[in-house]
Amino acid sequence: MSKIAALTDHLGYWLRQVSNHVSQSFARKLAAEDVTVAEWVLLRVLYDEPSMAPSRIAETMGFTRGAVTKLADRLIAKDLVVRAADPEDGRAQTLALTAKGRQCAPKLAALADQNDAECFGYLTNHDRRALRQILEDIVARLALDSIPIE
Amino acid sequence: MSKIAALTDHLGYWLRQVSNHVSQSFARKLAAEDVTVAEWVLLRVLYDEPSMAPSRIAETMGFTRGAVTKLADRLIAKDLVVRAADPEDGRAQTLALTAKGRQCAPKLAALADQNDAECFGYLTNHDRRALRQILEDIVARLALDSIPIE
DNA sequence: TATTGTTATACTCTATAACTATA
DNA sequence: TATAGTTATAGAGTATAACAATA
Repeated sequence: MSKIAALTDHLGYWLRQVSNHVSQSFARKLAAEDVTVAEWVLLRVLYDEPSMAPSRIAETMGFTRGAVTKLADRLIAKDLVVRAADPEDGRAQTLALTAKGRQCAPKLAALADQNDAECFGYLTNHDRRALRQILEDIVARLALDSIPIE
Repeated sequence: MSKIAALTDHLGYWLRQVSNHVSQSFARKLAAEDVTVAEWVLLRVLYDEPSMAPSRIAETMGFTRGAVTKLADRLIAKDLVVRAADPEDGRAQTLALTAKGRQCAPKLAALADQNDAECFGYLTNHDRRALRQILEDIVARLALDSIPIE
């Protein structure tokens, strides 16, 4: 006879609590600009490229191609993104920011800055660096795990 | 003219990456037992109490009452939870684990242990403790923020 | 045959609000 | 009037698979 683990015994639990709060706080800020968190990610990815294929975006963002299509449809409806045919490959499409999308990005980035400051600003520099380093290490490890064994 | 923040400049981004991966990994394990992450949380909360009112559960889990009702409906359909009327207050209901629910909980707790070990086991003890301490501090701070100013 | 992208479907989670019954 | 809980609705995110067009 033994006691079973409590919810609070798992790092995953604490991570979920904090991450959900931070993301929801960010989502509320973005909602004022009529943008969701996933839409912001796609806009930010496109901000660094003149144009990008949906399949490459899906790979970069860790989304499925279907999800990128749906996301792009919404952003196109808001005139933040344009879809164009690839002249070299009849199957391929490319996505790019519109002028409005490019103009909108800095405002959204400022909201992301503000949200991070509100959620983590009171931490010491030491704790912020430690948290970031551990999280980056975990992500790097995940990337390794997803590489097929040679 | 200035560059705007990258996705990777925000702690919220790294937190979301890791938390989503950990939760999805856990969800896949729970799916083998036909349980979702939110259902596990409710089951685990009920495991420590003979019975509990939906409103108290909602408060404890940070869910709305409507969400608890829907979650409870699913768990009742799976014969893991029972709903009963409160004899003292005609408006009130109580939720409790069934024998099957109580029997199921340790297996689910073991999956939670396993998932945490897989996701964080390779970290040093120092890093695991540091991560947990920082996350708990942030949650404590959130709890403070949600208390109305006197 | 394989690949690119879209479309369709479905389910979880989350949030809001209307509603019923009781206090 | 206020409270407890349910019900209805909706949108976001995620996943899978079927599909059309092209390679």
